[in-house]
Amino acid sequence: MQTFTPTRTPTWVSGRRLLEEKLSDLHKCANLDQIKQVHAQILKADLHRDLFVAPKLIAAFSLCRQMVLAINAFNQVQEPNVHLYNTLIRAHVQNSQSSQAFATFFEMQCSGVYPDNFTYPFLLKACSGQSYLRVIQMIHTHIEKFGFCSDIFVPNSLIDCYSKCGPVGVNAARKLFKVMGEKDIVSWNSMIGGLVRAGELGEARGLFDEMPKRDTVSWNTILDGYAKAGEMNRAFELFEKMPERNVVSWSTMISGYCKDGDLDMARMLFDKMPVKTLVPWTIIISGYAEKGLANEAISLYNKMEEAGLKPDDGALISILAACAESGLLGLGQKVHASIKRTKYKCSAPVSNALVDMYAKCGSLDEAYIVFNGMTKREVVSWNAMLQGFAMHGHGEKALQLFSRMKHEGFEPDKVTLVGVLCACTHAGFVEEGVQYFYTMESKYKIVPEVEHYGCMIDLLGRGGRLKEAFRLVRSMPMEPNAIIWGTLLGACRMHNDVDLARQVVDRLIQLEPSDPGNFSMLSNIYAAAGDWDSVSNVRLRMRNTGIQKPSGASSIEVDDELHEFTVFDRSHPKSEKIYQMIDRLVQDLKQVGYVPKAYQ
DNA sequence: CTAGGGTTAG
Repeated sequence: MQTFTPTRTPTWVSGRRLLEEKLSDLHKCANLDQIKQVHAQILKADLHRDLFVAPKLIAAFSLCRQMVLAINAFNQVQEPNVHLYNTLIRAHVQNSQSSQAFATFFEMQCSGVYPDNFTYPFLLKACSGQSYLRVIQMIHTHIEKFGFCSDIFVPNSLIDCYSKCGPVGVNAARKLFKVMGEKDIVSWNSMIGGLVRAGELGEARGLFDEMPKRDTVSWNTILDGYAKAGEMNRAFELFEKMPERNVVSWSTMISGYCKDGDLDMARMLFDKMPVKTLVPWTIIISGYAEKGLANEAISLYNKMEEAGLKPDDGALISILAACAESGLLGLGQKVHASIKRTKYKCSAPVSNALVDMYAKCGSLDEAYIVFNGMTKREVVSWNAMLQGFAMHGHGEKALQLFSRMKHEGFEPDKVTLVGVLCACTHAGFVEEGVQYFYTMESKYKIVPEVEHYGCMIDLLGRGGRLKEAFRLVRSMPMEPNAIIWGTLLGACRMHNDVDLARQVVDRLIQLEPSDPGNFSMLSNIYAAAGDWDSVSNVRLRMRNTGIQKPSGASSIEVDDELHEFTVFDRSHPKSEKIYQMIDRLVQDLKQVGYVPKAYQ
């Protein structure tokens, strides 16, 4: 009997090698057209079912954010092995689709394919930053059951994920870190990073001093700990002492000084740093914007573009958020203009930031234009727009938007309901608000949280239903916080209920003993009741504890410049004229029936 | 593993 022995490599093998090579090249350049071309060749050679070709195809599609095509490539293979599953899981994680990653993981288990050393780190990466504590615990149990801890990458990922899940997670990370036999520099860095996030600065510093070897990441982590705690002197000390500084070290310092309000120092470091990437530019621009220094922020934004740097989504969102916070409509519009100039379409998160910025700056028309121009709206988009209408007293429009949102098939979330209740408050729709509050659980499956109670207390309180508001506070399933009592106090003040106000303010001082506003509120209440002994008592207490009330300031932006003024402010060159104008306005208001509100 | 990142009641 004759046996057939091939004398030369069959053509499909050489063809396959060629394609594989082409695929691994494509992996680097992420060009969808080229991948599609190679894909066609693969189909022609009938290699799409191959267990070595398919993963490369999945990875290439994933890089181009073509998950539909990637999943399709996956489905071509009859019996996927663990490598193929891992590739798909990683693809989902890379495209920030964590739930899809988990679905693939469960599908893999159902098919009887066992996970390996690579599977868990990918899954953990999907958990990282998501606070999926339960899922992480489940993965952890799996790992212990299958004994994959031999690879240091696995416990390191676990420590990182755990330490991003709040106090409970940090505890789990601590425990794991303690029992780990061998630790590398990443294990230490992850643990220290977790402690810094948890605000355990002392413990973090202890570990930092204890670690056998430190790299720049270690230094940056502890630097950030001090910067976030506002201890800039200590941070600077370390910054000067550290053996090597990279962009992250400089950026951490700049960010710290910006948050500390020391923009001169931030700017000095920014000018001095040798390599400026997009992130430090973003930090310094947002820093100026947050402080209301529009001119400086705009000029830096221009300089950044001149330097050839294109803001990414993160930069745009960050700067727009800063504009929203301090009401810098001018800068916000400039950023919007530059987006329109350079981008055909912007992503949903950037549009959301634009809507929020315009809404918070009071330009509802522009907010609504951006909102209506969006092709892919998210619940957040609706929330930002709704909040904008609500905040500026357009309760009717806010509620109309709410109906439209439901009509277009969006599920309201807890933030939406805050917006709806807020809209009812500002438009004076007390009964409607009460209705929404008591039906939100049955209609939308949203259990009222402390924010919703806050809205309700504001709604009832402003409507003069103080007793009801107080009853609601006492019936709350959670502990009322300072905002709740503050809201109730505001209502007491509005309706001159001194007795209730006195009770409320006591609770408020228990919760916020160092807030000067509470003390001056208390003294105002006593003054209104004519209880002058108590007034001087409060003043004395304030002086003894060293509490000082900073005077409140208002601000307005005119021609890209922020003007700030306080009560009895005479610092403006035209203050004579300004006060004349105010007097005239008050006269006019009194004529139409306005009565100034004050305790004394 | 470290720097900037959207909606939340006064």
